[in-house]
Amino acid sequence: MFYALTFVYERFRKNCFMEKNALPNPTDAELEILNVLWEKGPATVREVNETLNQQQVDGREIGYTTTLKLMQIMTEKGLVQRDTSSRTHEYVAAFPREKVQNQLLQRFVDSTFQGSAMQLVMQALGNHQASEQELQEIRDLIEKMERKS
Amino acid sequence: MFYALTFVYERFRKNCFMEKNALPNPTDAELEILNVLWEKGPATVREVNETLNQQQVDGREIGYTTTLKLMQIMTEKGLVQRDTSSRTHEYVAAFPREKVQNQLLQRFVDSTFQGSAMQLVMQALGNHQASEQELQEIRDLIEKMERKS
DNA sequence: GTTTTTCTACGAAATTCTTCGTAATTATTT
DNA sequence: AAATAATTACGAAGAATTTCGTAGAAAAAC
Repeated sequence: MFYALTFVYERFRKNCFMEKNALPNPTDAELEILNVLWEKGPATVREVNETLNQQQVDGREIGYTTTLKLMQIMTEKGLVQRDTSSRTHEYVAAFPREKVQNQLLQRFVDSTFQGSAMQLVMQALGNHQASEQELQEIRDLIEKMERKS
Repeated sequence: MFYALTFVYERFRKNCFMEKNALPNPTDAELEILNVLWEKGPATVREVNETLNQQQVDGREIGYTTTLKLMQIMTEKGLVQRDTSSRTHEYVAAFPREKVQNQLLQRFVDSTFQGSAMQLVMQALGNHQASEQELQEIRDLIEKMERKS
């Protein structure tokens, strides 16, 4: 009895830790949906699903209800918010892209670069091309950091 | 009949794609073990397990056979190699740390920064402290990149 | 030499994440 | 208004990952 409710509550609790602005880590599939929402702004499940299927490199089709279910879970977790006033719900990302990127970045740096963001920066620089404009932006940033310390 | 062998082979095949130097993506738990092996050099299951448990922040103890099983799977995948000449096996990472880091970095950039390594670099720089020495290293790297392009 | 400890192998449970099928409801088309 | 299509809710299957328990062999301690 009440199993369903227990599970739903569990999903909420585990991802909020009772904090106000806590942002639960999105899974890979959830992040893909967030990327669509950040790019396109408010969107329906149908729109998100179709975008995902266009992006799909392998022929592999993602079922409509798969996307629906994920977005329902994301609503529970607080990753997205939705407008349910009409039958077809509209979804938006609940957090700014940069905030989520930074949280994932932190986790990645910890797991893969022993917490050293600078080591990550150097490897990323060493293994990728950069345009003149990007290099200039980075130089500016470094100069700003110099002055700070 | 032969189920076990089939599974084992499957694990091998899926992670090698029949290529010579293909490096399978380690999972999170596997990466933690690789980190220990990179830090300490050749080590036994017991040593790895104890190191992991020391690092453990929550009290949560990782069972010995859990680590053992993971390292056996990693052997099948080709992530580690082991010396089985004595009863207590010695394990080493099969790939250099940088190579694995770069592969994971590429995946992370794709999933979280739309493939833009430079955007990742700028966010990482913007949100972390850096020592004077690190800043100098980055400046050198950028200069080197300038000359290349 | 017997008991206890340590080690590997391995199946399988537990957990987390992803995918889908079905039912019920509302909207649209004919 | 009847039939068709679209939408949500939701349980549950499927897949990937992590964890552990048990068995059997080897080594160490007694």
